[in-house]
Amino acid sequence: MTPDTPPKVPQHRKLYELLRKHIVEGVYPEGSLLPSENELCSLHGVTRPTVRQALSRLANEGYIVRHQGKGSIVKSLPKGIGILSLQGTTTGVGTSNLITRPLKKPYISQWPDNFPFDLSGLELESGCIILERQRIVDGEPVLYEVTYIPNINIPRFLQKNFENKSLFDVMRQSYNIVVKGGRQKIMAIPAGKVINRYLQIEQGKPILKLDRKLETNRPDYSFYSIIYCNTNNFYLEGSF
Amino acid sequence: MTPDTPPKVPQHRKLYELLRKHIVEGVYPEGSLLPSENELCSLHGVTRPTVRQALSRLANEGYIVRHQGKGSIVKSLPKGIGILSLQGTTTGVGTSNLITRPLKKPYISQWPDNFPFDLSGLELESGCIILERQRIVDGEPVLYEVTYIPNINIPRFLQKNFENKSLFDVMRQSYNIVVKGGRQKIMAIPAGKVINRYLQIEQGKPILKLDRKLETNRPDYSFYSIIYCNTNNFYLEGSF
DNA sequence: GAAATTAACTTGTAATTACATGTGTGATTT
DNA sequence: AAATCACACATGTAATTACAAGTTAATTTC
Repeated sequence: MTPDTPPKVPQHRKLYELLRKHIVEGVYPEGSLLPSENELCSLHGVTRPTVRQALSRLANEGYIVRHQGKGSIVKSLPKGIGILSLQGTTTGVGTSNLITRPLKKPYISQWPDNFPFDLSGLELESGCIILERQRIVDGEPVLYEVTYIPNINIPRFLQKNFENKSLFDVMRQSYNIVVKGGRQKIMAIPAGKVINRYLQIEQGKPILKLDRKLETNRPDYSFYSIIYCNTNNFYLEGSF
Repeated sequence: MTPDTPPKVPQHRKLYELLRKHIVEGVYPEGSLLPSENELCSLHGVTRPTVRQALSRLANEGYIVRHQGKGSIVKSLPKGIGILSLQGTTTGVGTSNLITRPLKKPYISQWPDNFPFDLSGLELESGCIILERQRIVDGEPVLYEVTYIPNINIPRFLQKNFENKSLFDVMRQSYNIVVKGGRQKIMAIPAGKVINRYLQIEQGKPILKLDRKLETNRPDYSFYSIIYCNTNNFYLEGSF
């Protein structure tokens, strides 16, 4: 059943999905022209407003640039979703040189005092699961990250295996939770005793601290993480 | 002459500008409902497709959330373009306490050496306009920002008045250039001589440095800015 | 009185028509 | 042969009409 439109997907959205897929797959290579609006109309049996709605979204998301009198030119930039990645200041550091190491097994705990974000009553009384992780680039510990996950409706979480999977992959695959956005507070602080245990850095040297709240598709459900980063030889990079 | 439409501003764009202005100025407070599409039609003498085009852009930029059957709810968060909102660590600091002060008049210059981003040939040979600004919260200089704008097709830019308008407002209103996204590199560095001239901070104390590239809706046109921030009493906050 | 239904909203989708405006090409003219 | 002009075609703007679908509140019914 459901030949091609199971519940009710609008035509402009189907066209958007199709064109987007074709762009990222290289059917329309970067720099090339998309078929004109009228061509897309007759190709897909829709009218110009519908085609324009699909093209508008593509243009908004940066996949194409539209030029009056010329056409729609493919741009094809991936647009990372704001998550910070790590890059070296001198040479490009591929992700292959970056390893993530759990410092201890995830454990259930109460929320720490002086938590940098406001917590709801439900979050507070449920407690949280704490993951402490370290990221190492070329043998140098660069990042120390503590992630707090509200212990709400995530059955068998502690049994999950995080060895080779990212936390986000586990959340998406096991619970269908994906990060939709978030807020972060960024500051530079001097390295203290706690931090220089994990990041081999002299006390008092500048350290980057990020307090992050990652909002998910589940209503009122967010991850939190506090990140300390040694930006002596590397810096944090993000796109938005 | 030019009764209300001097050169040729589309009606959907005028409506967008008006609604956006009303939202940021609080005419429609956060959480409230915008007038319905049909009300906006009769209020401004346009038809629904035109109104919907304006509302679409507002929704895309995060000013409103549209709900079928209910209406358009004002969200108001300026979607801090990656970062640039400043918050105190102790008490909430309203934007009224934050003043932006230009340190000198904008001037045309060559690109500096060791620029943290790759520049295209066109950008390099065109030079740039440099804006040096300082942001002060409660009398304390917190942020020193140098913005680089490629000197490409922005006529009469130096004649513009930046006193009370943000740079982004000028770019949007005068050239229809809006920031669509960008990339940033973040690091913590010790305060040096140059910085502590503008941010009253002891040498060697941690300073936040951001190298930002802000991509716009104009193809291959980006702003760049280098930001130094004293996060002793305040921190940078961003949403993504 | 409480539950179910209806009616009156809202935004979403979609086709149609018309003209404006920017871009490029090819035929005409010089 | 080169410059000019007209035409075809691209996207931009805008009004109009129609129906679908979600939301809310008043009305009806039990």
